[in-house]
Amino acid sequence: MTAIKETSTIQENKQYALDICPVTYVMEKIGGYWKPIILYHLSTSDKRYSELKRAIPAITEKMLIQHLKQLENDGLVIREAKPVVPPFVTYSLSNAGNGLIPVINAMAEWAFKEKDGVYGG
Amino acid sequence: MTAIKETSTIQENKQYALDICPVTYVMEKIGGYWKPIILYHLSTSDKRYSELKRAIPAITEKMLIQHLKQLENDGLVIREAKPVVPPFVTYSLSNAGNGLIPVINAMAEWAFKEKDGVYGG
DNA sequence: CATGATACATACTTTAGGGTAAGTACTTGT
DNA sequence: ACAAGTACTTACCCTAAAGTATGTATCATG
Repeated sequence: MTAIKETSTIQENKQYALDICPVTYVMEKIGGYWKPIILYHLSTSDKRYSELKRAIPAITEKMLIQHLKQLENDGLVIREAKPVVPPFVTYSLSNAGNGLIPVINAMAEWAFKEKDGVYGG
Repeated sequence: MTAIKETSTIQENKQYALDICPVTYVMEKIGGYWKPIILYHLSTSDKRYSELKRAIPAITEKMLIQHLKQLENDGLVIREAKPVVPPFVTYSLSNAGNGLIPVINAMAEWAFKEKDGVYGG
């Protein structure tokens, strides 16, 4: 069932791919360039918005806030704002977000091995 | 050192980010939508070009071959062509590619848990 | 009264990734 | 002679993602 449409774009096939490939399911949530990087920085410790900004200098504010919102909507990070001024907003990993730490760690481990030429550099 | 340029794009900051964040390093190689999916299918068994095509119906031939080439250039997959006709080309994971299996598996595991509501669905 | 710090929002433009469609070369089958 | 299967290649187009550049609100400080 779940036939493929003739006019097939990534968007339209997402539902299909989701059923058949778990990795695709993950890519829907943390795919793209910045999200895993943000999650990595949150995995070491909760961080304020400005701390994340400083931790990832290459990211623009638009990208940062945009992805934080998406991660929040997807239930991976939790946003907590203290009603003070100047604002004090903290981002942390949710339960589901913590579940991704093994993925992030596996990535980091691979990166270090690759750099060290373990795989034949 | 390694100061950030004023005109900062992802491209220009890749070198910088690579030094500071291992996850970024991984994303350079397997970032994007299709690559992890391709690696996932190759992790279960070596496959011919046409087998991959059938395994990932949503992907176009252009994307498939393009990402396979990049993965080959990045030393993650190995292409073996038998000089017969019709062509017989097999793709398999390299040493470094096999090193990514824990990442892929961690992703798959998370996806199943998330679907099962383990994290509070 | 202007500046800085906080955490955003929003309009506009550019670019890169992805999609469509067609073609190539060689052989087997009808 | 023509279609089908193999593994691609190439040219063109379109859209979604990313970048640029502003603006907002509030208070503290000089």
